[in-house]
Amino acid sequence: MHTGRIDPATIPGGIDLGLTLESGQSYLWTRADGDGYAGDPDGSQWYTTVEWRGGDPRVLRVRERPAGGLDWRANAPAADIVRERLRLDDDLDAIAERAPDESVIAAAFDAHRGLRLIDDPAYPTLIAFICSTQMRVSRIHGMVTRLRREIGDPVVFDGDTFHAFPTPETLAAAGEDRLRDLGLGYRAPYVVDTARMIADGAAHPRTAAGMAYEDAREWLTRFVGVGEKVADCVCLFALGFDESVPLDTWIQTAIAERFPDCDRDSYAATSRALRERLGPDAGYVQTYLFYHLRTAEAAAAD
DNA sequence: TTCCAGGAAATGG
DNA sequence: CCATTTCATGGA
Repeated sequence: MHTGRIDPATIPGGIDLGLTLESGQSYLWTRADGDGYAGDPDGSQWYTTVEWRGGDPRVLRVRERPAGGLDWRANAPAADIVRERLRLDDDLDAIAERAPDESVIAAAFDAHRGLRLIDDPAYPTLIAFICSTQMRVSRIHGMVTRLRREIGDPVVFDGDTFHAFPTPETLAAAGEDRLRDLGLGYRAPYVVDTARMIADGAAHPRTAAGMAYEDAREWLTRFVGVGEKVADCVCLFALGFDESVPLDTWIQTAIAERFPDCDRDSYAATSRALRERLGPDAGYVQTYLFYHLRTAEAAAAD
């Protein structure tokens, strides 16, 4: 067993763990102490599984300390993994300072202190966002959690049984009917076909990490069920393209109502215009905007 | 009941 | 090439 504590002084701008893990970027973490997804985060801890040197997956739990900072616990030395996946080196105050001087953007940063971008692994992120189309955040998390629990390999940790994200081979072998039974709907054949591409070695999403941003987004659309928007989510949340600005329904509405000058005749052109408008941390700004606009309180207060 | 959700693929022009 | 239609499904 490995444990560690991360001092708040080493997390510039701090972290709100519940906000970061339940804001709709990541679907690979689960609250360990309850069935609810968006419940009371006080004292909560989250777990995920991580690949470990080609062997069995390992389990990682992270908890936010009341005094700030994080505690983690894992069956692998995970200090670097925690820092990288939660992007603890990002300076949130500097990012907020560099953001455009727009009231809605300032309000978003001010209202959601400690919200960080995450850096998840490419393959599970790809599958999760194939599942995300025409779905609410809480239901996407439910679908991904169900995939893990029903067909993911069990991993015993600290006396409890967890489940790793199912491998490409397992998802491909599960078949369309099984995935429909698990609630994926019309996305089931997309997931099967994409998983098969990866299992067969035809392509792997992490290959896109070495490309120029717009080339990476285009390349990712070769996977079944992946259009430009889903590809952008993989770019932003798993491949380190901080300039990516996924144009979902909420951001499209924001463009129409607040940034009409960024509206173009194609996804690529609109994305490019909004990216330039949102500045060097466009992806971070987008993540704050998305969460801010999506919350009912924001809609009522604005 | 109807509408909607971090859209994409298939089809029609 | 661009515009329209179809595709599941639970919650409000």
